[in-house]
Amino acid sequence: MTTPFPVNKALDIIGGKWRPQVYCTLETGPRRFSEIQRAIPDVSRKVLTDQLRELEQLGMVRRDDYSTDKQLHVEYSLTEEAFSLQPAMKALCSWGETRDE
Amino acid sequence: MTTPFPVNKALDIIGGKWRPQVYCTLETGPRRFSEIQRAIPDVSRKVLTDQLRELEQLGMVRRDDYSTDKQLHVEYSLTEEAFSLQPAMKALCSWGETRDE
DNA sequence: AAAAGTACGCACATTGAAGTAACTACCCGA
DNA sequence: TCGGGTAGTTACTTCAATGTGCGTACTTTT
Repeated sequence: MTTPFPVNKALDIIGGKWRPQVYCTLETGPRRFSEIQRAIPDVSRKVLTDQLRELEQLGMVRRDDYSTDKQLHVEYSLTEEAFSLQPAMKALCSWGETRDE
Repeated sequence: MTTPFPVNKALDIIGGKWRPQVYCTLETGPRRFSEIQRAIPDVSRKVLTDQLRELEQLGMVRRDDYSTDKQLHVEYSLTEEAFSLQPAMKALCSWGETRDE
């Protein structure tokens, strides 16, 4: 895993099938589990849970539990560390937008 | 494959285990197959061939054959399209560099 | 003559990420 | 009580990416 390419440090974290979409969804503010799921079509509960847990481990996502004894309420949000990736993410987005087909 | 997230268009192309390393290797100029292999420790011949073919299909890499009847000589280089990704790649690299651990 | 370099192709095995389907447990409104 | 919402967990399976090991064909170097 120790490649001489620092780019991999970033892509190990935001790469993969679902993580960029999770990132983009949380970029605009905290979201509940079911909101994220609705925002990302076709992601299963299991995989979304897995990804959120992994991103939490990596210090990219924070999980806040506002549940009461009455009601479940969990919110996910990006950490400061994650927001520091925004320039790179924006660059990737704008490249993707200008690309045809 | 049609996600509402343009970031995926970029990551579908430069994501994956080896492509970012191929990109970084070719960023500094054309390289022969064996040079790329030496630059990327642990990549197998087959996988490197596969990745180069796929990147060629995607219009990111150009394959130039300078072989004579005497000598095999193939060079791989980035296309203009690929170089337009440089700002995004640089952003990812610098994020990776500043990140500890 | 033998070893090593260049640039592959092909068949097969392995692995890890992702998907499927079921279950828990509690709440709310009609 | 029935359907729907919240937020998951567990067990199992599938599949695409990756890796292994072989062969081709021709070259230069020792």
